[in-house]
Amino acid sequence: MYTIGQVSQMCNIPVSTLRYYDKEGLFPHMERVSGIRKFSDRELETLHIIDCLKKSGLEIRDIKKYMQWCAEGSSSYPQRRELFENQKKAVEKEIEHLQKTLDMLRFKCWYYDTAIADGNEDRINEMLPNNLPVDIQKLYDHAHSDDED
Amino acid sequence: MYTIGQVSQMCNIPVSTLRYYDKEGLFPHMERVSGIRKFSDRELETLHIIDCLKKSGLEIRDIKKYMQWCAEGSSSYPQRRELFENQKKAVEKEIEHLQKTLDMLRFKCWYYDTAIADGNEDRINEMLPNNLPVDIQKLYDHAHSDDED
DNA sequence: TTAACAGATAAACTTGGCTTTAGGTCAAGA
DNA sequence: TCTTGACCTAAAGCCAAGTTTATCTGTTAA
Repeated sequence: MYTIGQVSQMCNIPVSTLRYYDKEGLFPHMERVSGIRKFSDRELETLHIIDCLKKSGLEIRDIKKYMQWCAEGSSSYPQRRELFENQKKAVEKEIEHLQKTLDMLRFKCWYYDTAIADGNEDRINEMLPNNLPVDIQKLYDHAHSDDED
Repeated sequence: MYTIGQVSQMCNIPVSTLRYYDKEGLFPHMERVSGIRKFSDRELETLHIIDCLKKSGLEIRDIKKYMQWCAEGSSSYPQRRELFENQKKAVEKEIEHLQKTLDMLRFKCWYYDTAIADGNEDRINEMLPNNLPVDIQKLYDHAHSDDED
């Protein structure tokens, strides 16, 4: 069992944030001893899941809904399974978007390397948009491709 | 040349957002004809870069700073190059984090598949935290590993 | 000529996720 | 005893990134 201050240090999360999560109902099983919160390993694992679901794009209120499903027992397995499936798809899609973003950034690094070497952007502008070096063209084209959702 | 409404449709961005970006100084070269904004291909490419920098985690004010650097000419090539280099690193790191998030989500999908098949979580809890099926253990361990920054 | 649009502005509002503030309880050490 | 520090609550505040609202202008179509 840990106090809120210990959890804050261990997990590197402000005390105010932990209290906020608690107020929002993200630790439905947390015990209290004369008013003082007692975090157990269960709550530490919950913090892991909160972090995961947050990064996957879920809002606090939806994380709360998940916690409530957990409290409902085995009847909510299907909903919970579906939630994770959906968030998995969302994160896969976001990683794809970020790969495209990355290719734009890589292109821009090449762009400025070249501009610095040349002292201007004239040569690059002559190559744009279709006569870039093969590898760079790939980055550029990927970065400028549309997503068909 | 395009009106704000045309750009909004083409790029699927609300008119209000385009005006907001303009107000924040993200289109320093945009022309106006008797008060009406005229978006050119330059502004469309700028929208691409705004999108890229936003996704990489940059705030509007920093994107504005970049636009100002562009207006300063070749003397700011090094700063611009450094900006893209930094954002590239930031996105690479974020993709790594998301890969870990993804492994947690995959683990949870397996978890609930198993719980649904068993009707309860007893068997899973016996396997936790170190006796999961090999492939699943990998997901679990990766998802629960600490980042040493 | 009048109504409907598309464009414009300034300023207020919204949202989510915290953080800060103000005020209070309780236990331990000087 | 008194003060320090960790805990508590409720409520207000903050911030970024838009969005909405109220009001105005100019063009076209019936």
